[in-house]
Amino acid sequence: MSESKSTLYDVGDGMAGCGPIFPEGGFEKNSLRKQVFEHVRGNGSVARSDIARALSISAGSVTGIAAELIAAGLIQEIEDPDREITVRGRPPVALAIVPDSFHVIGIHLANERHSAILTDSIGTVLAETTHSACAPKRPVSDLIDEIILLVTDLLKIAGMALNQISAIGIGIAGLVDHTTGTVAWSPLLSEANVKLAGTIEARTGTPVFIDNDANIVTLAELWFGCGRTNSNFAVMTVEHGVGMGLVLNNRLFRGARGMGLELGHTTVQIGGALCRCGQRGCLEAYLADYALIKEAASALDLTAIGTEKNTMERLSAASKSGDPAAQAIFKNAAKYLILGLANIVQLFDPGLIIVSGGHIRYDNLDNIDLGAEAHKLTLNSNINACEVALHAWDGLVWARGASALALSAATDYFTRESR
Amino acid sequence: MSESKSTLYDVGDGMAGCGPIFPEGGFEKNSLRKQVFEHVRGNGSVARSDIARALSISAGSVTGIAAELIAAGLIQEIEDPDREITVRGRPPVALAIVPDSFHVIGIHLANERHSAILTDSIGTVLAETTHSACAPKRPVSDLIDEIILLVTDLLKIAGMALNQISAIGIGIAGLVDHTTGTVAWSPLLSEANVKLAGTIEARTGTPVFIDNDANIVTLAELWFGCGRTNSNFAVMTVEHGVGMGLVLNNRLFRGARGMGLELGHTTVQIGGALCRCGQRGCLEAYLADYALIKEAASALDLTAIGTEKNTMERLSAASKSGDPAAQAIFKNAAKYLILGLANIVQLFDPGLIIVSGGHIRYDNLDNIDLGAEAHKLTLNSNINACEVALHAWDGLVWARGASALALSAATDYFTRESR
DNA sequence: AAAATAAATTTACTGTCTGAAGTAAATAAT
DNA sequence: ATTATTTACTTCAGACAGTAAATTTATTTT
Repeated sequence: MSESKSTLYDVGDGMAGCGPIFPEGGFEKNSLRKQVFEHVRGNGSVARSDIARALSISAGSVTGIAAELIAAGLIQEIEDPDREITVRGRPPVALAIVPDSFHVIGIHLANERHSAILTDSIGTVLAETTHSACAPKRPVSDLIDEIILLVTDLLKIAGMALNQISAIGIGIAGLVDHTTGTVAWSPLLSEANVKLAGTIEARTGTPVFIDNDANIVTLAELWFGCGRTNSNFAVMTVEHGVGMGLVLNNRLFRGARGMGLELGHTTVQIGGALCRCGQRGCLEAYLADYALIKEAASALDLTAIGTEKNTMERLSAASKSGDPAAQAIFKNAAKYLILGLANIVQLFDPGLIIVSGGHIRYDNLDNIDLGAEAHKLTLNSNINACEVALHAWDGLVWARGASALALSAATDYFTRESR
Repeated sequence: MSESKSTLYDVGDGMAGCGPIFPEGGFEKNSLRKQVFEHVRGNGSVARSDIARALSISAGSVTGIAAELIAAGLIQEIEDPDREITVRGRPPVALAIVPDSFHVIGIHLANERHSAILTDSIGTVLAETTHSACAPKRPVSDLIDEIILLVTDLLKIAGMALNQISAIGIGIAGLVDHTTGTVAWSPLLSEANVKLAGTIEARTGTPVFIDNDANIVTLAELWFGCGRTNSNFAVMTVEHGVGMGLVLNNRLFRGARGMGLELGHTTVQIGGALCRCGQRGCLEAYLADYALIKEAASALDLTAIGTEKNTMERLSAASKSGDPAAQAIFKNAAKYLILGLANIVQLFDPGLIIVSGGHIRYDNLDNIDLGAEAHKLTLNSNINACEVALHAWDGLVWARGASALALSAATDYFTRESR
């Protein structure tokens, strides 16, 4: 029986490559071309013979596919960086991704500010920019102008042209249907059912992919965070709202019809606290930042109304310096965080839950063994205990996750069959 | 915007064939051989040219594959049963499954009694038997003896031998890992982590597949019930306990590590009612039959203790004849049923939820618009309302679901590539 | 009977991958 | 120094799954 534990990961893992590292013999029936490319990208640099062994394919196939990928300019032979130990036999030739074989843009749209990054094919950030956002609700045309401004700004910084960008990924809060590229509802938009991806695609001439913010945080974990070495994990985000994402078999799970996974709006108390969605007893109403701020008046002097971030920081400081009211607020929130974790374990049984979001900076969560606490609320026959990790990202998470959306689409495009 | 509604389906749908009906161009990369076989089975009888159109494959492929399947004795050409309209051109030749090309056994193991059926390759029940079960907890060896007894009994009734059986499917209550064939925990077993499938396989020389009872009810819906025409749906079972199953893209979803989907043990009230699992506030503790019976004393004279079924029937009768206490009990349970439905919608966003189980016979649920009630508890931007259907099965559901487990394994075996 | 039409079959071909044989480049043993 | 051994990589015939187009078959319409 594995021990449950919670760890505070730092941003960046120092591993070579980027993207999920697929375990040997993944049973998805992707073309070998894509599998080889992803294996090289995931491992930084590998020899042909290693690829053949890892993917259980014939050496001959690897030679042919590597030749195609090299001809296409996607990978290259490199001087093996860490070849010290000299073994018998012909020395292997390391293969690595050509970083500037293509470029993508990742954009995050939020209430207070938008951020965008431009990366190469291995996810290295070549340029970043942040624009402060204005109105909480605007017509689509305004938002599209803001997006175009972000893109042109970014291209200017990077010294690149739009036709050098292979794909654009966009993350936006709200209900997003990734498959159709429509935003059913968003706090940023005054209109509903907006075909955002299609419109931006028409304006830029570049493929555009969108998803909601919980999913792009999950993608950021999968591509650049601690999800890289885990094929199955859940992400729980606690910020202004509460969301979750799920990765099954190295792929983002989007529910039956593309929506769903609205953990924040599952009922945890009949007739409970009022949620901003209008329902009562939603998990979010006990755990999200805005829910805590509602209670903050009992601990802080709120006559001077500050930003949400500012209030949370003051509340956190009060709690850490021993204010009993502030401590009670965080303690209650932690109780519901653990409840959320337990319900994720009961419903999805992931091996790992990553708790993400700024919230965890304020709370003293690293003093609690979240895994053990959540486990107490689950069926004790749930033999494989679920690990819980805290991951405090910087403000670029969302843009990075959005770039992963674009990277995976571009990968599909460049490694597709019969080019 | 589709209307939400709840319907009371009857057992058996009178449709031809069995098994899920895959929509055109299912994107799973199954071999064409399997796709063709499943299409024929799902539709009862189809011509080669129809198969080619439906699966978007070339007519030539269908000819070849049909020839192989006919040679293997799995399908046959038949006189088209409903050929009235005479059109121009060469008349199509209908293909149909050879029903006795193989046979399987489905077994359900439960507290009070075990049931088992023997079916042909299109799921027609050729023999059935029910044995009453004794001790609530017994060692594995005893349960295995009971299973062997069921199988030999069934074979005697059908006049068949064990070597004519291609696969055995078993459904059992508890935590079951389908992939490894182990029972982590079961109310029927005094031991834990039992390799049940392997042991029975060794005893019978026949491939054995096991799953928990919520999953086999879901499989029964997928293969023989109203799930046949839906690619994505959830099943919520309310019986002695509360469970759920999920079908995504015509396939049973088993969570990240094979367990999970324990809806009954998600917390819906911190520090709430005591559940039989030892936790407080589980959904099950408010909704399952045993939870209602705990409260029944206030409505019924329970000095004479009857079976669970008997008590539920008395409670139901009292409610229907106007007893306010009994009505209050059911009303409260309905509230939590709706909460469970709403949480399923929020987390999985299926297009359809089938509420299954004996429970719905007792309750006056057909008077409530469950879909509309559940929808009230979800985000109102959830544009595609979820349909809710009530499905009262007979006692053979579980055995039929278990047979579906065996049928799908046998299908894989017989239609596998390069035979 | 001829034309039209649709179903089924045959045939030639394509793309993907494997497995076996062969080549290349290094170290270890003599 | 030469040969053996080991490991990496390449080449190539062929298996296999599938398609597309031409052909054959069976039927109705004119």
